[in-house]
Amino acid sequence: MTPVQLFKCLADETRLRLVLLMQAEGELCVCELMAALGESQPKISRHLAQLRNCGLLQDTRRGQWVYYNIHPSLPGWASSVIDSATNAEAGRLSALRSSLKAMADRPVCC
Amino acid sequence: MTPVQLFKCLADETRLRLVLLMQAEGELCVCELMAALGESQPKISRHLAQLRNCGLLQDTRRGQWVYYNIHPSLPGWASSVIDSATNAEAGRLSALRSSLKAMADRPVCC
DNA sequence: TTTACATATTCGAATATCCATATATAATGC
DNA sequence: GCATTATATATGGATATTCGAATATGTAAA
Repeated sequence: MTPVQLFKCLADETRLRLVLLMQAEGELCVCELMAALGESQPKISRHLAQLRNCGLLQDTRRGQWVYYNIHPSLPGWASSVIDSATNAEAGRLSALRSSLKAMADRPVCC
Repeated sequence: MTPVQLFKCLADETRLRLVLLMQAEGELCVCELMAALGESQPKISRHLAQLRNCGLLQDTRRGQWVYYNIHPSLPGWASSVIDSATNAEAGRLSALRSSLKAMADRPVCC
């Protein structure tokens, strides 16, 4: 993962919000991410696939749900970049977390 | 300047190299940046204009030369992002600095 | 095995990005 | 003024990105 690759990943509102939310909340499934961001399923899924292909995310299937989280072996400089964005987006991030909390019927799985 | 705007700026090899080199060396003029990166004048100039329009760079004309540097009032989170990229690109950055040092007839101005 | 739910992928259109080439502007020196 | 050097911008083509809509896959439960 090069810096340019990471910056391309984060240079899109949807992908940045996905990454910041997972950084704050830990692993989340696709339907939780859809609810928190208020975006369509194909849109979320497409961006998640892109982030996974770059090595930024890890995915795990549990039953019918697929959980994504920040890849645990991300290099330190990449984590620092995400942390800096978290600081800059503190307000919008807490709004995302509220939307997630407000989601009805969050899957409780495994 | 939002995080997505910054990441778009840094999501291109040429622009990232420009920013890292100026972060390391302080202000540089267009011809120095051309020599260090080995890229054409219009290409360098176009990317510099883009970085200036985003608020990432500041420019000053001194005689026939235009000097660019990292904008002094860049928010802290943005500087941190650039620092993280500097850490990740240490090798390529020092190569850039060598090319700059090897440039003949660097303008000594004002 | 049929149905329902969760997620992934394909397709085509709209838009954005990047480049090389050519040309324009701006400052300096004669 | 005219020539030279430094920098900026306009144009058009190639490629990449993003999206919505439609469809495919995968899992579980009836």
